[in-house]
Amino acid sequence: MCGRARCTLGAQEVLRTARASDWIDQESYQPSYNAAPGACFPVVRSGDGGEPVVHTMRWGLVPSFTKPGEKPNFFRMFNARSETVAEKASFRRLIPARRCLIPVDGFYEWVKEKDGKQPYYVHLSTGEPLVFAGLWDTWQSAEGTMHSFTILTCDSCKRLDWLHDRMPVVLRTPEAQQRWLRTDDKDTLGTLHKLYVPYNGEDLVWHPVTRQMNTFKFQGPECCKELKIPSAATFFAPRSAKAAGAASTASCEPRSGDGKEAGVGGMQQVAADVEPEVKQEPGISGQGHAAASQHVKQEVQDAPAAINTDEKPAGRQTAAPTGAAEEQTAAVAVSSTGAAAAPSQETPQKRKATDSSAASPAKSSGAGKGSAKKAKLPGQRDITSFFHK
DNA sequence: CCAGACGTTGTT
DNA sequence: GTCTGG
DNA sequence: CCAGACGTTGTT
DNA sequence: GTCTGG
Repeated sequence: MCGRARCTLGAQEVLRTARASDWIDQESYQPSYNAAPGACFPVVRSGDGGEPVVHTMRWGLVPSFTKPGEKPNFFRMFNARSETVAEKASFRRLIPARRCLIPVDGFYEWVKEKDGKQPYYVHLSTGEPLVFAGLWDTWQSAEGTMHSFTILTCDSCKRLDWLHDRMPVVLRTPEAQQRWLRTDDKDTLGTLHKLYVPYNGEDLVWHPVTRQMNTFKFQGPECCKELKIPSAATFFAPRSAKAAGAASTASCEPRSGDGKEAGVGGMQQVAADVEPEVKQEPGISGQGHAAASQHVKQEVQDAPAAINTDEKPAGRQTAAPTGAAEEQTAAVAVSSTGAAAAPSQETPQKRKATDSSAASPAKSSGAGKGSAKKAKLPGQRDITSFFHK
């Protein structure tokens, strides 16, 4: 599933990904390496004219029928099972006109180990944002209108299924993204379910990260930096080999300084060669091994061409019985951070949870932060400060 | 009719 | 809002 | 999602 | 285990 994510995307990158020119309530967006339900994300929805618009919303659907004085629970509906989304009363009503996209850098999953939970960071090796399918709603609280969203989930893809049995619905191509977003064409309503397929592209990669990020108060680039876990292979390898293998963590640079402007392009670092001949343990770090790649390629051949799967030429148009077994595959079969270049490694700055209270003029003003901490009802807190500020 | 719920995940 | 349960 | 708490009594 | 808080 998906209960924690990194979104440090800069404004340029968000708007470019969204193919939008406007961003409503941009001030409320604070880039975060460790964002949980309740936090603000850039969301792409359809504007009045059908054009894509970016709109800052909170993660964790707070339905419109929530009473004005009620305390919002961002953790109750932060995910929506794609298999049942069309049946559930809370989600069904949103499908016709409240579909949205959520671009993020990546997300986190935890694996239970003997000594605790080990977090992994999952992202695209291409540096592109991962785009999730979601639904949004508005809630009229006592203090004002709040926008929130939920992320659709589906079965995990083969590459990730050792990690978890659920994953967010990733819309990999612009075509799939547009298909999900456009609300003018009623004909697509009946085919939306075709987008609910596990994304299994080779460019979906992962690596273990520090357990310090388990608590979302821990912020900063350290959250998604690759954690080196000594494996038998590296432990016994000669020094030289270790040094070579140590290069890989690139994707944890800030996308931009303040979320206003995209800094260093995030589209580079595409590995030149695709040679996953080195068998990797799934748990260590991410590109999957040779066998897995073979498997993926095989599926590309077998999978019917779906809108959310990049049109792979020779795809046999078999009559996919249920369609349930289909999996998306990558457009760009580039991958491997393995031996690829690793852009400078930012100095891991030691920080405590300070940046969550940073600037963000937003509309937060009302009661001082510490004031109504225990209040059962929202009292007179500002709409933008339920927490996280 | 009214009242009450409306969700996901993970669990050996 | 909309569905289920009584 | 993870982290952290989880209680009672009596008190004008 | 289960609930609350972030």
